[in-house]
Amino acid sequence: MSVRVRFAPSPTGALHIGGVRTALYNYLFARQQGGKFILRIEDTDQNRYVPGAESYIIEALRWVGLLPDEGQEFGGDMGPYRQSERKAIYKQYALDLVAKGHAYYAFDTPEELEALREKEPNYTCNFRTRMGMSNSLSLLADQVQKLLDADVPSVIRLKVEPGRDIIINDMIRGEVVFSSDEVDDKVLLKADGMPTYHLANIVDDHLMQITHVIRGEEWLPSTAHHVLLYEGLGWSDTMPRFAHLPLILKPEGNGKLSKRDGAKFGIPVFPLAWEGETVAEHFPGFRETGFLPQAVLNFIALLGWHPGGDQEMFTLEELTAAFSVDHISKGGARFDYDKAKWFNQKYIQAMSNEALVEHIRPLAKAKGYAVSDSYLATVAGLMKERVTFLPDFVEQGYYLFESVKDYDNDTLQKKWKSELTPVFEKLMERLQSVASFEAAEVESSVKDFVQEQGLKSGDVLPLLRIALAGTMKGPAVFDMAAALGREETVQRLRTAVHHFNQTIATV
RNA sequence: GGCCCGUUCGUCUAGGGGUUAGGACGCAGGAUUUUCAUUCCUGUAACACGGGUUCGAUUCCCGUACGGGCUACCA
Repeated sequence: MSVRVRFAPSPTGALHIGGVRTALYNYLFARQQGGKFILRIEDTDQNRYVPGAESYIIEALRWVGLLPDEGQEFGGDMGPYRQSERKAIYKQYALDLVAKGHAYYAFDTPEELEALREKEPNYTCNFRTRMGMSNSLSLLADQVQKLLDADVPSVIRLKVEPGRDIIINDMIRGEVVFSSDEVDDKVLLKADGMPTYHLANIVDDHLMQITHVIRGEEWLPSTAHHVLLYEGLGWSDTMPRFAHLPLILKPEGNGKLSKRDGAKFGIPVFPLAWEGETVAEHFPGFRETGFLPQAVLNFIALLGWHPGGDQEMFTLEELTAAFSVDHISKGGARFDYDKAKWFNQKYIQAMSNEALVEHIRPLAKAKGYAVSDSYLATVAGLMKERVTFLPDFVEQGYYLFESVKDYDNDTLQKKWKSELTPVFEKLMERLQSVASFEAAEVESSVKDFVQEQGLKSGDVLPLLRIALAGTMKGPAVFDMAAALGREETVQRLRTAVHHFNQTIATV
């Protein structure tokens, strides 16, 4: 039987980075096993439904390049892949369970249940309590029929038989045992006719022939219910294998990473920016921060999984080849933003100038810089060893696109003297006469000039740098000069000398 | 509270009955680069605790502590 796995998010908001990791592991497993990766939208909770969340999820998957083989927006012949559109399917299975004696109707209202919990905080619906409640087990058959006929709101609950062990063989955690005495009678079909996660999930996984369920650890406890459902429906022999992933934890402090940690630590926790209805619901994304999708993927792949060697950088293909469920760690992994940045830096460095242009072009355009692709490629080459995020190219390196805004005053104070004015005048003349304005040629010409003047490089080069870039940080001066071109270089020198003299004179 | 899951440097992790417990991020120092960064080198730092089992446990078992998840007509 060929492998089929699914990523099944709920459209209740932006897709968390942990969700992206779950998708990634599913994707890698499918690819490696020659199986299929399916996207299913679990929108059975009408109250928590958020418009736009579904398209966000799909866009996020596209951005990181984890394209489903099948699923919502991606086609396939086991659809629909949106659970709200499968509402009718679930009911028949719930009824089947009732008919077989594995489930029952319950007429207790949410208010009644809440009152019970108030009285007894540990209250739960199970074999100990159900006969004291209003349901098709405790009521007489004709009473039940009367209630049903009168359309009194009811739910269908799983009937859990006590006195046995439910054994789950988790691919990551090994054997996990739950006593059925502790497993409660979960609601399977809600009063509005919608299934709960538990029913919909099992029915869909069965119908969509899912072979492996790779999901977050928060689902481990309810897997006991799921096993019971497979049994009750008579699907035990095709029950998927389970793998429960460790959680991603906050950068600092306790608990799992949450969307609010983004604001708290000033880091993105979502792949793409999310614009909720209120300002408090606006969150930055890795994409907008200037991360390369491959870097994000590489980073999260290693958050809870490691193939064993010393390799840190993996392409998607390499991840696919190396991936193995039994190398997934059991403990939660803390979200380490410094490491994420490091990955991004490495990916930017490793990328060709031409490929970088594709990313820099829109950023330059947004700034109003009208430059050619070949110039952008030059900028990419000059800056890529010193940036962390994509926007750094046009922000840190703004002087490669427009004139200098500020001159580093410390350096000026230390290096500039008005006597240097004629020297720089001569330098400008010299630059005008350099045969070809290549970095190497400019360099030898300037260095010769410095020597002729009886000066040292340290007297002139820092000033030349300030003149061209305004800052002491940046690419090699001669590379910058070559990139800017003869005319611009001389122009900047002229402007700078004027500015230098004014600054020093007024001090 | 109950039920489950976990615990190797600050962080991500490798490893596994006898190792100088390895790598990466971070941090510190140095070399190169008359900038910044890159690159390279060096350093820093860990097997939660207590009992077993064993000739020997960080590794296996049991407890404890700590952390996490679940405990909804949410997923």
